[in-house]
Amino acid sequence: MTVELPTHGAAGARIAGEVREAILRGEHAPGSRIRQDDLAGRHGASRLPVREALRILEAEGLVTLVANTGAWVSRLSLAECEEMYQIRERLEPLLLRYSIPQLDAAAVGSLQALADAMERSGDVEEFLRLDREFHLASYRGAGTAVLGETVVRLWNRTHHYRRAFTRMIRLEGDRSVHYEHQLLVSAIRRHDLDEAERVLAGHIRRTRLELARHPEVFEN
Amino acid sequence: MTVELPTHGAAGARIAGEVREAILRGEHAPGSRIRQDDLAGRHGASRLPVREALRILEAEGLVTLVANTGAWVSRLSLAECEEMYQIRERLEPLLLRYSIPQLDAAAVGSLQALADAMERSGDVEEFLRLDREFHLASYRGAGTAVLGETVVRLWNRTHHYRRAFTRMIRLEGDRSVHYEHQLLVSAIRRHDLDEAERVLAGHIRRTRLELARHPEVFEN
DNA sequence: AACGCTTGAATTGAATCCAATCCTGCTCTA
DNA sequence: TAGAGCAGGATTGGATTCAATTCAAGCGTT
Repeated sequence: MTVELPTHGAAGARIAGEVREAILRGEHAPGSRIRQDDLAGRHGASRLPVREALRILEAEGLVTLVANTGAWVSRLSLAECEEMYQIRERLEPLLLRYSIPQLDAAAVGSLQALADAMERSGDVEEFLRLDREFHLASYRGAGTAVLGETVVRLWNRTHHYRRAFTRMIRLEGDRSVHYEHQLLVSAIRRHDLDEAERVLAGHIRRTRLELARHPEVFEN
Repeated sequence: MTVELPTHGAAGARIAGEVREAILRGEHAPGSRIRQDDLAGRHGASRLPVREALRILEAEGLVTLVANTGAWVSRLSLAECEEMYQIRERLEPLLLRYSIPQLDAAAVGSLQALADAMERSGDVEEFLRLDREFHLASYRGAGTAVLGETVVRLWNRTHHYRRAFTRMIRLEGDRSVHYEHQLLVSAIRRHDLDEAERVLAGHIRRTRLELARHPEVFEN
């Protein structure tokens, strides 16, 4: 029995997903131009589904469209980035609260492994990938469609800016991030909802305050 | 000197805006089908920009697309709706906190007028329009791009479900909604940020709890 | 030399056309 | 009579084509 892949379907959504992943992997710098023909060629389609994809990504805030002119990978101002961290500070603890009761021992184990791997990680690229994986994995128990989607989109929008940002803070040899991750895993393991929520809110808050101290990341 | 309207531009975004407004006015019931040809004819364009518009509205959660099949005005489950109210409960007080310091006496006056008009409003349709206008007006001072946009989208997604819902709770002659609105205006006038945040969170919270008591609104 | 204008190429926007898929109602059979 | 199977129409998906707009380089003028 073979599973037939649909030959004729929503290429727009597929392309949007592929471009989204490429942006998150850092293959397109913020502010760089996106050409419709380019994407069409790269993804084996005409410009029509590409334009649908760009509309999707625009609605998600990853791409900025200007009529008759073109598309760019979105930039963020410091103010916007701080806003997103403030939103995350209020939403992610709630999401974590939904998730924890559904996380079994195996899930907690892999969270622990991710936190440990992060401490040993050599470069910023690897650290960021693991950090994203760690936090999103901690939310995997939550069956909340809207809240989960909202948080993921916020993560997406801030992710490639953290690349420049984290490079900066890690130069200072700050270990508190790892300490907070360990506290978080511990609270999750004990199913201590209040403590987990508190630690996570503080974790995000401290990142936001760090951000405000490095405005040069957002200049160009 | 005349301002030239662009004859050739982003029709996709324009159509998305018009359809969004139509949905919010209640002209398309949740679950009703949307045909591309229909929209194209109604908005004087071909199906191409209509498809872009549908992608935008899908990303906003107002429309549900199924490949090769069609588009529908999104339905909400009770669980999703409760989620959105929980998100709003955490975000709108924050947004209000940003807004209040920028609201002058005239703005507070029009908020008072809206609250008073709501008390006198005859039908549910009018009440809902005023309620939306009241709350969004209270956020108008906030210069927060991301937070404001997020809240507006959540309002949009829940708005047409409140139609059915509010019809129900108003039959019970509940006056507490109006009382809370007056408390809110009062706190805003005094620039009492903490009190305003507290009242608004409670206001949204009570609406959510009412929701959970009327699951029949979401059956069909 | 600096500024503005013009012309052309590059790019995006939209309409039309054709292919693929889905849905509906009919027919045939058990 | 109920159900499966099978056309035919309706609808969506995508490629091609053409029009409109923008951008940049080159020219001329001051």
